[in-house]
Amino acid sequence: MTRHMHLAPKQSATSDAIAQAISLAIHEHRIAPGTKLGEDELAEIYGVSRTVVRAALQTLSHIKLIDIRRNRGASVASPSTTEAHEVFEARELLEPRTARSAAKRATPADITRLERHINDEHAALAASDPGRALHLSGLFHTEIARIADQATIAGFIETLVARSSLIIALYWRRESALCEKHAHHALVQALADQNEDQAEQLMRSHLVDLHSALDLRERNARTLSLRDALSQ
Amino acid sequence: MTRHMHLAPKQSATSDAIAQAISLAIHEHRIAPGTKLGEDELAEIYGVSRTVVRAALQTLSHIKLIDIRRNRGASVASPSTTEAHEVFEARELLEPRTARSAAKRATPADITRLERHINDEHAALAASDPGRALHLSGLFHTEIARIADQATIAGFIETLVARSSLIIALYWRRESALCEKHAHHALVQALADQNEDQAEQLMRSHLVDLHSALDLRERNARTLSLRDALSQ
DNA sequence: GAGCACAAAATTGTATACAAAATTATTTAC
DNA sequence: GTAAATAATTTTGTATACAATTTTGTGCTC
Repeated sequence: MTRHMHLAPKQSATSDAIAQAISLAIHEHRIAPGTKLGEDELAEIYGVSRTVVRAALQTLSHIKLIDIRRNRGASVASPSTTEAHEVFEARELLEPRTARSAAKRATPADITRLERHINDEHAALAASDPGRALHLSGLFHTEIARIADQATIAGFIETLVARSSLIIALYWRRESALCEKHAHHALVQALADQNEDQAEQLMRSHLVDLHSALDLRERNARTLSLRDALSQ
Repeated sequence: MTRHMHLAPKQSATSDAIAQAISLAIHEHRIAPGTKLGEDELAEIYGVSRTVVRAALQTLSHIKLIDIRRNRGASVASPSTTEAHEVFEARELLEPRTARSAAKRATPADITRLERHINDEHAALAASDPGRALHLSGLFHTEIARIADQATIAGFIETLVARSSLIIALYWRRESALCEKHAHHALVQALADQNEDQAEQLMRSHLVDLHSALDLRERNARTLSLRDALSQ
């Protein structure tokens, strides 16, 4: 099954494009937390020198998608349970307010775009591509932040969503049903109705649901960080 | 008047240290918004190659202290009035809640540290070093975020405080009195009393005061961006 | 075989060389 | 003299070379 290529390897590429490509791979869970990202390897893959790979890695490190330790290189981040809680608490603080602002400003074109997003998400799920579905689900949130027209906060949310993808990769409980479908749809409806209160409330409860669908017990964390250590 | 040297130039230095040094200079308003930051020049100053200077600049660009435009190099950022509003709106969203958490957790040692901060701030003002006073005033806010023990949100606040320094350099109304003294002191008192409601409320009104002490009218913005264009 | 010392390999950190682009200076036309 | 065109200079972008560090592998002792 050939996916549309997002960045042709073996071709010269800019550091931003490389950061984007790696970021996407992490989002879609094609690269697991803890995976080592060697500079030579990446340089080979993208057909550039290590100089530009290093720039890309620094960008990713900044948004905490990867860890860079001096003289030790880069590896995909694997957030602790503490970090996981923090990320979702931050989202619960920022996003409901943002959804409210978005409800105030959403245009019909915005609503259409969000609905298309949801459709793509369903299509990805139907095509058994849960990684892509997850990525699109994240984009849904950043899209709402964009509609709210608060670039600064939107930037924060973007990094939080990115980190959430890692957290979900590590701590998601398979038992809990993926009921995002309804939540996202209801949210779009509230935005379309310009119902600020409801948008804020729906976003809040949606995030709380996500947060509580994670298994953030300490025991679990230890197991995972062990696996992590082994997979290095 | 020799200030204690924070980073000896002409000596080999790490990229983080260089980013820190430049950041401090910007915070203390020793470098004005719009100033060009040439790679060769910085490499010469810090006695390293452009490679490490570029890494430092990328870090600073990430927290929006500087602008990097492709093939055009780096210059100290000069936020628009829109960005200025956004930054303070974000702070008004994040910091009151953070102050509340800090009130819940503040230890006597924390209180002592904050009081020392305020003293340093006064000392700097007394020594006619308003740049340093401003920097310390910013550190006061990041310190509270640290006490709240939410590293993720603290990181956001840190970048917002950094950008605020630029905004103040550009838009501060000299007419408005610098009455931070009381605000910070009252806040420390609330934290010491573990009075969460009051801490939250004081932080909110302190930020609103700061925000409204800026002259963010369009006319003003145009003037400044012109000066900016000229100083390039 | 376990543990340690040392050697070899691989990987990252930094400086430098060269290419590409933008900026500045100079020439030329009017 | 002004303005456009072009040449010279400066500055940034990228690749490569070498140094420093970490990691891996080997042989030794017990």
